[in-house]
Amino acid sequence: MPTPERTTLPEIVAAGRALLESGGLGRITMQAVAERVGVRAPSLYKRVRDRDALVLLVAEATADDLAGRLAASDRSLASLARAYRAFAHEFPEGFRLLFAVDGAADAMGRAAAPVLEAARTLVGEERALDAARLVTAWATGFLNMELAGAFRLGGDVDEAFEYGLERLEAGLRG
Amino acid sequence: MPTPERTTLPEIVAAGRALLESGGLGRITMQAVAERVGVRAPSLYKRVRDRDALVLLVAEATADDLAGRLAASDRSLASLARAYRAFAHEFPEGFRLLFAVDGAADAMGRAAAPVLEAARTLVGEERALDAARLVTAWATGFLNMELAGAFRLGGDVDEAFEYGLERLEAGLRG
DNA sequence: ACCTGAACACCGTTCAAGT
DNA sequence: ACCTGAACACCGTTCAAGT
Repeated sequence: MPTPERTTLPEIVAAGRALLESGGLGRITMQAVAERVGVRAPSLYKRVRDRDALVLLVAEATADDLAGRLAASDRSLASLARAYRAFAHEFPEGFRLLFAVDGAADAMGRAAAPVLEAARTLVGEERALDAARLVTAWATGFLNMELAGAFRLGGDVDEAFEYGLERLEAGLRG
Repeated sequence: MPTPERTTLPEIVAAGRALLESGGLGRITMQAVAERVGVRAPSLYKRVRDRDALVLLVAEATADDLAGRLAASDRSLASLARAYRAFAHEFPEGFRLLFAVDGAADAMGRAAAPVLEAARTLVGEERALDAARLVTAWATGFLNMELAGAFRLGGDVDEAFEYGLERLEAGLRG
């Protein structure tokens, strides 16, 4: 006699994302996720191989979410950078996870496609990849440091971001 | 009757760093650290409040180590960036930890002092802080992505690093 | 076909008892 | 004064038994 399904994979991943933002990766326990979707921990193993696989799914869902935000911007380098930063502020733990978990690089590569295109129109085909890496690395590092509380020597952080963006574009125009 | 000390805090931190590099943060267990220094896990609590405190000590020791490398370079922006990258390649897990653990930002701020000075000589007092943040963010993000395996669209990664450094300096000179 | 309680291994942490 | 075995809480994971 079949039992009706009491939860779904998307529900489980959404529960994982919510727990993640509520206090970091340590909050994603199989028991906490199970409770949130109304099931017992062992039942999760019907839909997910193990906790690592679940964490990777959470990272990938976060990257796909980011990809949507970037694609929905006007796709200029400045807008892409600002959308990236807004996303990191909205999901700080999700943002951290994107670089903390092995295997999320693929999904991040997909999300970064508009950056490559914006770089191409700015510096041409020849140096597009290097230029995209320059801008992406800067923004990622900036957000990493901002979220880690590394900007404590004073100064306006918003202004530092805009300054960086401006100098970067100047440097790329050469 | 006093018992002779069988280990020391520096020994414990060194064991933590070695375990960290052997396979990531998950390798730092109280039992593994204790075994490495020749003691039982409960004894570690004589020298360390708890696991989180030990992990923070590991991060701080790593940041101090990095500070020494940076200070020993010729302190030009390019040399600082290359020394930073060499350090991240030597201690990839330690590098990741620097931005993953809460409380390590202070020690990182100390390590970054030479970057601020190099930025000052390049762009002047007024914009020194913003410029230092630009370069530090770029290098940190680049290494983060490099270590996460995010550079998979081909292209020479060493060359991308040098390209970024060059464009960054060009942008800062205005 | 999915769900669950029970069980096991492992880890962080405390503490009374040893020397 | 430091060290330890024993104990407890908590977590990931497996599995036989339920429906």
